[in-house]
Amino acid sequence: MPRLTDARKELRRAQIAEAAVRCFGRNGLERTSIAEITAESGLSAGSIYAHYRNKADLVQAAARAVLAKRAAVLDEYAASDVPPDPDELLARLIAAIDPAEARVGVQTWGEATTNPAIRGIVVDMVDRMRAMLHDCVTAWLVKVEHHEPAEARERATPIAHRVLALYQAELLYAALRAATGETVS
Amino acid sequence: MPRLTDARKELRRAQIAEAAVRCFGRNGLERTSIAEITAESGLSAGSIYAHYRNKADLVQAAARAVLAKRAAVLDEYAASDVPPDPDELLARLIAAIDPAEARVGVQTWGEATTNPAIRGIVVDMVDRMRAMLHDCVTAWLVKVEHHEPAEARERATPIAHRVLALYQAELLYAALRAATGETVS
DNA sequence: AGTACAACAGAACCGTCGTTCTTTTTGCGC
DNA sequence: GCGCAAAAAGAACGACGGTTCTGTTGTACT
Repeated sequence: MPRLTDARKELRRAQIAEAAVRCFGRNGLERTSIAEITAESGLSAGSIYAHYRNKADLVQAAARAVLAKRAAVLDEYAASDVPPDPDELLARLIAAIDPAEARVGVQTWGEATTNPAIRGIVVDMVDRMRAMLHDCVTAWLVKVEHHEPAEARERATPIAHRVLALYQAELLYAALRAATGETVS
Repeated sequence: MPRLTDARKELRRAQIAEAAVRCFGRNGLERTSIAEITAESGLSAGSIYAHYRNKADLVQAAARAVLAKRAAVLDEYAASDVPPDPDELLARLIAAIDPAEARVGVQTWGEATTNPAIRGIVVDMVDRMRAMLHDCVTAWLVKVEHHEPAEARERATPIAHRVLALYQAELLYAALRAATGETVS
């Protein structure tokens, strides 16, 4: 077959990345072998290497996918015209946590400490999330608490910082709670 | 030599574990080979296996060492007779963060998501830290804010939870900031 | 419909790394 | 001191896993 149409190609990439995420969630970033990913995706090693240069490339794609998905959840609330107050915002974010993806998310944190490429991705996503939370909180301060926009932006900073921190901690707990066996302690 | 005296043996174990922590901080839990640890510790592979059953065993020892060290910092404040208020407590904990150990700490979180043994160690340490923070906050509520002990204990729970979460998030940031190259961004 | 060329399968390769085995050294009890 | 048995060194082993290579297949253009 000549090169797949772009849509199909992207579909395959996604198929592989999703299989990889499932494997990573089960066995960790480094412990999952290409063999496992081939089994999970139903494809072969050769095929995977037609879509990703190497395993590191695939890990990056998986990390991006997981982190982006979490950022997307936040994006909804950022655009909402009835902004929730910080406590409510945090509660909703926590409620939206998916245990399997939380595991991979925490794994990316660990990987980021030594892998510059992953570190860049993680730092980027954290910054984006902080910015979005800042927008959320600012909107709430302006629309519900009737602050001046300028003052609201300033006041929003530490609040957003804390919401993010609490959310990340909860993500860690979710990842620890739902360790490999899925046992809900 | 017949078995080393217990003190010497424990010293060797510590020497190896400390070298391992340095390596882990540089290259990650799984990416550090036994060869690197031998180079860092000045010992040989055979010697390491005389003190640790296998690499997993050594990783556990390193994880325990790092997490225990952080718990120890907290222990000081728990016993203090002039308990700091929660904000001050948090600030001091953050100030006591060592970048290199933060990296290994975050790595253990990632590892805990798939490695039951490490998970047990991490969950244990988190629980211990939460309990100690609870004691700290309770002491502050009783001694400084003059609450009734019973009520103080109850009120301390959510506060301790938040202090812990904020501390853990800050640990993550420290680990990300001081990535491998030690570049202070 | 036919062709051409990339996607795909899967076996084979090669390097790496954890572990073990052998030999040498050395600290401790008698 | 002497000897013994454990610890240390370091080479060798074996397995595993990422990557590549060789066909084969099938899809997208003409």
